Amino acid sequence: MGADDPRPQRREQPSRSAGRPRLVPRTLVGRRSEMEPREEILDIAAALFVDGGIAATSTRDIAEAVGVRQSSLYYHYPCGKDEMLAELLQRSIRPTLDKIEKIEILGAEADTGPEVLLYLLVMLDVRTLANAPRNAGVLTRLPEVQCKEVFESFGAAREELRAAYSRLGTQVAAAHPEVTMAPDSDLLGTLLLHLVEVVIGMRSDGHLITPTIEAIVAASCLRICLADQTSIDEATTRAADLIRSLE
Amino acid sequence: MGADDPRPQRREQPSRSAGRPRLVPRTLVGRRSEMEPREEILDIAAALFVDGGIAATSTRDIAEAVGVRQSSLYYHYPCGKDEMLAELLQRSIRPTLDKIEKIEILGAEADTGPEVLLYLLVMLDVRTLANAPRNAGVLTRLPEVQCKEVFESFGAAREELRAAYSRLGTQVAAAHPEVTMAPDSDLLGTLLLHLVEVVIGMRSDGHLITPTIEAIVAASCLRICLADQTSIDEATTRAADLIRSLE
DNA sequence: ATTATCTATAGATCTATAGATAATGC
DNA sequence: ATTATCTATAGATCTATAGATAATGC
Repeated sequence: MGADDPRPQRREQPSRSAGRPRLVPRTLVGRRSEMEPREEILDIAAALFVDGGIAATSTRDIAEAVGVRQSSLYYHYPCGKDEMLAELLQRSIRPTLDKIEKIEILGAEADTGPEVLLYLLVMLDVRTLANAPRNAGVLTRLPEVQCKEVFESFGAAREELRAAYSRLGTQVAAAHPEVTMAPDSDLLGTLLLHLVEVVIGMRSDGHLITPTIEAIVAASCLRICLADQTSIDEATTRAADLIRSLE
Repeated sequence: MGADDPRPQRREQPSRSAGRPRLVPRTLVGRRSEMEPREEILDIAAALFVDGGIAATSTRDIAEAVGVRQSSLYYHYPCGKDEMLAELLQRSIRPTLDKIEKIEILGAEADTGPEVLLYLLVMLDVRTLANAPRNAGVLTRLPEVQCKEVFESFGAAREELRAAYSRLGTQVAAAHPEVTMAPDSDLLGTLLLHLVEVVIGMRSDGHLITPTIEAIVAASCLRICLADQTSIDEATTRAADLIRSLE
């Protein structure tokens, strides 16, 4: 395909003099960011995915925001957007998953009731979502993530979290005689999971996730498991004490 | 650009004999669906948007699923995907919005407390989301919708709904002295809105929205507004009576 | 003349690869 | 030799429009 290629001009023809003066490798020029390049790309990708959508964000969009050429992204992420997304999804759920273990150890050794354990899990999960850079939790709810097989390992992680909610929620509900929660198809676990994820939407709407919201969400979770006010109050204070040992 | 165009072959070259035998206009051939074409396109677009994402669904994907040529969509939707999406968003919120009026009229004329009114609003909203074809409520939470200016009118509608939740929720909370809910930046309205939207996620996870879930969500909303158990029980039964007059 | 489809295609992307370049380290 | 960028581009889409076709209605 010669110089007289009839196809339309591409965007990229800076031709050494126009627009973009940088020829020198980026390592020598003053870096725009303190982050490692791979980290900076991920952060900017998160921001663009979260507020424009994944498929709607092109690799060129990301590259431009980073201040680098589109093709250069493939040096750090050979599999492109999918690889970035997979990493973002892992990070959005890993911290919570790690804490499940600790919580259940706590439940086995101490005289800690299931209400406290559930309250702790909710609190930690809320905090993970509240602190996720760029509100990356949004990504977990996008249709692209649900369907692609690339993200199976994320699906498994999420399932693990759901199972933990189910286990603890069922224990809380069992302690109360007026159980009417249908155990079919694990409704309770799913419900708790989604209730906690309310904070993702709240952040999208511009709200900071305050201790107040944390407490409201945690208490609501216990109430859904039919805990009475006394045990909720107790769990609230006990959890406040225990939380430091888990973070 | 002549016949020897060096560009790669396009997918569409059925050339009258291969693959797709239909030359006769669709109106004459046996229709695959009972729906009007515009309606059928919308329904299929909803399905594809919801489980693949908006930008990830091409007009060709939609056309293929409908059984029609890609360009034919533009006859029914001159503005393409954006127009379909705008219509889907309207439909996902309009029914609830219409019922807000009725509920507030009910509140003005009868001796109906705010607990009942809020319970009714939540119930109706949950049902609207539960019955939305293809779980189209998913679309309202996609980043593409939040950022595009095309969907301003949807944003306004959603804001109206949020305001209604805020109004009713504040009234419920006011009736109880232990109010600690910060009224800053309308936290309560947003929280209630997102709590109701839990049903969107539940449907995505394959759950039917049963009367049980309806009741759990509605009661949780009242509890977040600090309603006590007595008033919740009362609201539950009163709402069950009143709901028929509003649907 | 109107309605609803189709064929064909222009023009604008988007992704991913090949290969050049230049700094650094051995 | 390795690292990290760049230029250039092939090839695959995607969207939206122009214009043909055919049935129907006036």
